[in-house]
Amino acid sequence: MSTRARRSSFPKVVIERDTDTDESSDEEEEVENDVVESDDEEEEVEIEDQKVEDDVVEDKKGKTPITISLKKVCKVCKRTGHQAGFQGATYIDCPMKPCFLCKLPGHTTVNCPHRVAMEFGVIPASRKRTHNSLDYVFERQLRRGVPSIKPAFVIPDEVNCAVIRYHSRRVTCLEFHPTNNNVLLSGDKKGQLGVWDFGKVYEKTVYGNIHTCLLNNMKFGPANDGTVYTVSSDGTVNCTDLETGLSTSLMDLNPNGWQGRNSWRMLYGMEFNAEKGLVLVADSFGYLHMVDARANSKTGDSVLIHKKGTKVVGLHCNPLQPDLLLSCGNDHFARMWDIRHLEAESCLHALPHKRVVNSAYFSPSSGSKIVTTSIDNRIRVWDSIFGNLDTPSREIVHSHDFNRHLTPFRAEWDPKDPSESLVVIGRYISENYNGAALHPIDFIDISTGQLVAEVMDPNITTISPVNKLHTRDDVLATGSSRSLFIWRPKEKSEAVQEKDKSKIMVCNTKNSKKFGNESDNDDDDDSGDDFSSKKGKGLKKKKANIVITTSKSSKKKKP
DNA sequence: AATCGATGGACCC
DNA sequence: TGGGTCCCCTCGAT
Repeated sequence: MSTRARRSSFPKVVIERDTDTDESSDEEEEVENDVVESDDEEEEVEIEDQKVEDDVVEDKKGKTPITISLKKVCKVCKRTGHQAGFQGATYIDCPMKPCFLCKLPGHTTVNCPHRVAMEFGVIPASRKRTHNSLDYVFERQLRRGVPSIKPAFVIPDEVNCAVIRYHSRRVTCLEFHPTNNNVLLSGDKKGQLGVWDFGKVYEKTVYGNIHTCLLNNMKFGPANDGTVYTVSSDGTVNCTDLETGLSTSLMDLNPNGWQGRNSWRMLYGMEFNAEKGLVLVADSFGYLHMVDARANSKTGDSVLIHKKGTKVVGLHCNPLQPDLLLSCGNDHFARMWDIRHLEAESCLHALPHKRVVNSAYFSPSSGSKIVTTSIDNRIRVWDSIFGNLDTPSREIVHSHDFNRHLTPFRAEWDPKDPSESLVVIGRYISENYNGAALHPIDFIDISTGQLVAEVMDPNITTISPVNKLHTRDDVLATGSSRSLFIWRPKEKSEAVQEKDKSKIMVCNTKNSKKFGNESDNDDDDDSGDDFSSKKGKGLKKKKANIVITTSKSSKKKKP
């Protein structure tokens, strides 16, 4: 049967429109012998009437017309009467779903109490009931180190320099160089490793031959700051020389290559135990592996540290007692271990969460607190000294939902904060800032649950899930999509810029029309044009050291 | 400016 | 325990 013959056996199709549609109703009310596509954006067609059977050979007039409803349908719940999505730079939630921020039903993010004050409804810190003598000693030691007046937080709130579209895929992790203050390393979804000297802005390299897919984590070894250890979803642990880009493989969990997705092992969590010279790595099946950094080989047996078959995404050693290991993963737990007595089921503490745990970190100086980020949109604080590890001492509602296309969000400590209370994390949901939908980076005081600062830049329209604070300087590094940003506190930033004005560099790319050409004319202020703001326009101009690259030109492979 | 696709986890049975 | 299905603020390419 030809298409034409078949079509002619179709009954009349009636289009039923929403009342608020602008179109005059008469022109499209009835359409003969054809199914009409909706020409209105965001409309979905649903056939309301009876189904049509293909093989009915029919006489022309006897059929009831098919009614196609073009009523506007919510893209979230598929019901009519409301619509979810962006209206300009403001996102309108679907009222039928639980709040996208706190996950409770009955309201949306617009009037969620946590949107206004994040500390609303946080669980107050529970006091420890049981005390042994060791606790008192530890507490006395710690109390002395805790300053009585909390120093003011210094917030790097202004973009100082950036490399736009530096990586060819989204950024997955960041690490500052341990001794060279101005060097930032970045890993991406493709497995490439970026080395960027943001002090010189244009000094950048991307090594593309280290891993074949997601570079999930990296760490510097304490012995040599010229080499970095990386783990990847390709199942290998590599050690790379930053000067040459030459890398050696320390471990390969898939020596026989691809045998199907059920057997392919991926590496996510990694940590360096300096005392023992061990690289600790964790895979996607729940196992921990150890690599001797001196012998460059695997050591000991693999230990099941999380539910079998689930990803272990994070590992962290206690800063004061490096034998104390913290792990977290997809089995909804963060777990504490003593690596001297490591075997399955030997976990010292299991910290329960409602959903997957993206990260778990000991506090940077005393190691007595733990901050975890879980995809139930809560940051949890656990206190091993002043509270129990059975329940979190605080839960902070914060938007950092899971999205398969985003690198998982992780709350990261400020290593310079002596009070161990400042944490940085990117925000998923956007706010309408002067007509632009921006996703800020939040600084949270975990001792109060309060939002200390939200930093954003009209040029960064993408979500910034990867953030790292510098160990010595007041510098924040952000990985947002494929770009990197360096933030400094406002005053400082200006001073640096005056000095470094000549270092502003804009490369010619497909987008070059937007940026103009490179100019060494000082008063030609082309340095801060917006890059590609989709949801925002009319933004104020800013000054920054910015390098625009394309993915092709950024690849610099060395054998 | 619309559309597409890559692709992780939850939840269902 | 495993396969199928669904999915809410992505992002960049066409």
